[in-house]
Amino acid sequence: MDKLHQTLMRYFGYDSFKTGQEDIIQSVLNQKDTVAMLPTGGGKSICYQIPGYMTDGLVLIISPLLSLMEDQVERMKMRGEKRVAALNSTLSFQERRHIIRHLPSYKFLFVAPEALMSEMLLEQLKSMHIGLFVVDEAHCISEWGHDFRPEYSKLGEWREALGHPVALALTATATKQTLKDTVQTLRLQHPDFHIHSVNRPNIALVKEAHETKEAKEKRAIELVEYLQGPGLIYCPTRQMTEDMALIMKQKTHQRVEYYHGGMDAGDRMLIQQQFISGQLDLICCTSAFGMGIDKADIRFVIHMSPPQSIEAFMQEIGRAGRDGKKSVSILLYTEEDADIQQHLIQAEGFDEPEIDFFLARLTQMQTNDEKKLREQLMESGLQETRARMLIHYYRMYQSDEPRVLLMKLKEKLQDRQTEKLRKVWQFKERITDHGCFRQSLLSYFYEQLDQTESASSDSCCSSCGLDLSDYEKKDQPLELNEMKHWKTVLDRMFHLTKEAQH
DNA sequence: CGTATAATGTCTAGACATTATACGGTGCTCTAGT
Repeated sequence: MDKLHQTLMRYFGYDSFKTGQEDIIQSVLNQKDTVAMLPTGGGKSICYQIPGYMTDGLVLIISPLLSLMEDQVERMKMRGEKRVAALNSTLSFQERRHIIRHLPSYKFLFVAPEALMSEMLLEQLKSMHIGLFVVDEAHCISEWGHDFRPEYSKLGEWREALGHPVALALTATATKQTLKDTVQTLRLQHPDFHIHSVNRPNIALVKEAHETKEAKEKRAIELVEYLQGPGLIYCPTRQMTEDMALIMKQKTHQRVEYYHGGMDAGDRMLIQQQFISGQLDLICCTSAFGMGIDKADIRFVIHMSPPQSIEAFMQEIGRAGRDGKKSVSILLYTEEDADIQQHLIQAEGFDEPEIDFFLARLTQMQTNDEKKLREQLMESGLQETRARMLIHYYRMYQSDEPRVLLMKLKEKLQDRQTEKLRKVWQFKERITDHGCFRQSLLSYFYEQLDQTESASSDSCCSSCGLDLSDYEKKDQPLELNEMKHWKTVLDRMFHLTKEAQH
């Protein structure tokens, strides 16, 4: 047995790697910057943990969500790893200071990109040897980067400040453009790419056109009654998640809750846990639900309208069928759906007078302090996310002369909007197309459907002919459900669930 | 674009219709001090 497999066995108790893992680890061990795309549930965390054990230095993991970090830390601790911590705002000041002061005694450190703004942390990290710089869920770099979480676009700068440690970017869904963004933003040099298909043959793809919103709702109720659960319903707004959950509670016999970003953290955690442990059959949610949800047996995902991009859609349907069993994704849409998205995007853009106005505000201010700039703009009536985006580009071109600055700013904001609109349009195009839906989605990632590995036509997509009765609810006696629930609880207690770590 | 709330308008003065406006989704950060 080679050293790689010995490490795998010693720390994780597995005797073989999943597809792709070994090559990715090898690449990192060879000191190559690496970009890896593995399907959801493909075992991404092993790809940085094993190199961590086999090399010197701290493994710094940039993670987008607090819950994700905490989840990972907990799992690693349950496995027996003590030298791991997540540094974030859930800790008290003392706890944070303690971790920063004792950084050399840690092997794995999880942080959000925003945390690297802290001088104290950055200085301490600079004085250490960083063995590996990991960016988890790397598609966030381009998806959330400039306008939503601008710190994502500074990761490259920070990596350089830390002495250019080897980088590993991990994701499940990325287009060529996203990969390019990742390479650029992280300032990777001649990286190794390990790209695996985004296709999930066990998820059948259905799309249905309806005339009205009411018709979609009616259909959703039918589906929830008919289909084998558990399931998810993705809604475009927070309001709608609550409405749908109410309707479903009244009209179906399912245990239902809603979930969105506006709820407090405790409720969100509770519902997520109840769903994972099998005490809920259905969750009506916005796009806030999903990342880091490790539930293997989700059987269906219904979309009440198309999300803003094909990537987002793939991420969301990818939450179904992680156990490899037959699952189904159903997209309900009306003709107008894409138009709404389009208007939303246009509404968040800046028109010329707005740019002039806010730019004047920015240049008037004698400070370069990000916080103060943001406060000022928000006082002038700008939303936080828009203010941050504007400041980001403003600082990028600040050293140029005013006219050039204005020109570049306008150009950037325009590009950003055009790009978003293009994504909506590209999705719309594929929804109205009558060819194989699966092939059509894969073509967005420049993939060809491989006939040998693909699903047979009766479980491919609605365009290829699909029999929904394959996904019909199997009546299970209640006791069996209860037993299954308790088995899950016990397994979790003793950490026996395979999918937990692998 | 579509929906929810706020503001205005109406006619046996407090409820009710009409019109105007805002917003829609995703999340991190952090004080302070012996």
